[in-house]
Amino acid sequence: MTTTTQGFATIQQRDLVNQIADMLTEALLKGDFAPGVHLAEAQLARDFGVSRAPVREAARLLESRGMLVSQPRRGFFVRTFNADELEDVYDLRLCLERHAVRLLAGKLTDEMEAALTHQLEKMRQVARDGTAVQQIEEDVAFHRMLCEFSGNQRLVRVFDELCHEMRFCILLIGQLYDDAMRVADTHEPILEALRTRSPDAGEAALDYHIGVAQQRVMEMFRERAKR
Amino acid sequence: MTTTTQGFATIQQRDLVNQIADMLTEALLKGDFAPGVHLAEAQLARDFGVSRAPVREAARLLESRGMLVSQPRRGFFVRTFNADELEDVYDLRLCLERHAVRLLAGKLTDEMEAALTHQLEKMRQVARDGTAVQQIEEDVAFHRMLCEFSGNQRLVRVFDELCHEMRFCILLIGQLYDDAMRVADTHEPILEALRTRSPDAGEAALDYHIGVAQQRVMEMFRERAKR
DNA sequence: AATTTTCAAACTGTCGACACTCGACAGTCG
DNA sequence: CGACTGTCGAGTGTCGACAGTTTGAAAATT
Repeated sequence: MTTTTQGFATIQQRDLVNQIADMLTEALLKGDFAPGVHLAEAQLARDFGVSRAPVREAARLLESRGMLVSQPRRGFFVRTFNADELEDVYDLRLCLERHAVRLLAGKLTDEMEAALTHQLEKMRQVARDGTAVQQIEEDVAFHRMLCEFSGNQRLVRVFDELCHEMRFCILLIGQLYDDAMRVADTHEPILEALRTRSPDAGEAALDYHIGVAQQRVMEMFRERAKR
Repeated sequence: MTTTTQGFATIQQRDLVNQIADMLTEALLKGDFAPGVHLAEAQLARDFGVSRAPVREAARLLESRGMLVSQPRRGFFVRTFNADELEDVYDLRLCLERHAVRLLAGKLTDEMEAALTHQLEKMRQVARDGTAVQQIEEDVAFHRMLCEFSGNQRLVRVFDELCHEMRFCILLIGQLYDDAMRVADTHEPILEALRTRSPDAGEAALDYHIGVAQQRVMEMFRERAKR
């Protein structure tokens, strides 16, 4: 890691593709583009002041993340979500995290427990004084830890993909956390079950926690869809 | 390799990228490229008789499918697998299919049952007179049906990704099915559990079935890794 | 007025070219 | 003899251009 090589560098010539992908992602999450709208390569290229090639690649990247879809000869469009798709995402997420918790219950180390406890504390902190975006990020970070500590890296990758989609939906809905502190608290039972190394209790706690979140999101989504 | 440079480009107005991606996939699965080897864009472009742009995009596509990896300024390399990664893939697959079977047990229709029964028959048929590739494909098709009938499309997408990786590994190992008929038969208990609409029995049958498959693949993989 | 046809602008898919970077090799200097 | 430096070839990142397609609206027809 920290070899004696100079500490500078490494930040300079970062790919245009990644920069563009990041900007596009941000713009999408901020809601600058309505779902279903057509993204013209040439237009974006002009906006970013680059040629179409890197824009194209960035768009492909976002497509693989499920934030854009492409149609042959027609180009890229902002991904639209319907209630069923959103439900699938949450269902799959539950499937993954259940598995993660089950694995984790059998191998939880003190370091892991400390990290999770610390993360929960962080959630409570931003629940007091933090933005909605921060609250969502810290929440996601907790769940991501569960996946990461499970030891299955492939599972983490899928979880990350799902998170992209969930963020996309959630920020598309508007705010979500009316009582962030209570939301933070509902993570406690999961951690508690892990502390006792009980897979079943962990799974049950998770079922309840994610079930509530899903119900809440779905409700707001359906309500919003009416307009 | 299959340089169809002059083979003439039928209706290539359609989508060069997908054609190239398919050819590359086939070449990878056939083992034309050793794991870890560098794929030069210009070289591939010459081989395919096209420019670098579509090759690049196809490579990005395969990267998102986990068959290639890229390093900035260095290009694309054939994905390498180690035993841990392969284990993660199988573990995740089990997680997904368990969930699928659980869901499916509660909603199995006659049509679905018929389709699964038919697929199982097909597996037995290619077990008698079919190539190893066919046997693998029909096997995968059965499991894919389980996912598809679960109703969660997002789950199917992840399953497909995993299949790509598993195929990649399996064909990299060499043959697998020494007794294809017996392998086909081990799907029967899963179907039987579904017929009785029992989630627990289905899960148990699946656990056993995939557990055996994983053990077998891992064993061969480790053995091969020694060389 | 409604519907079909025509047509031009906009856009995508693909291509060839150029600049810059990386790694290897050889030559230079201590 | 070994370490450093300059050079060269290979390869990626990016660009501008061209051809064929799609789109949307004006023009023509019923």
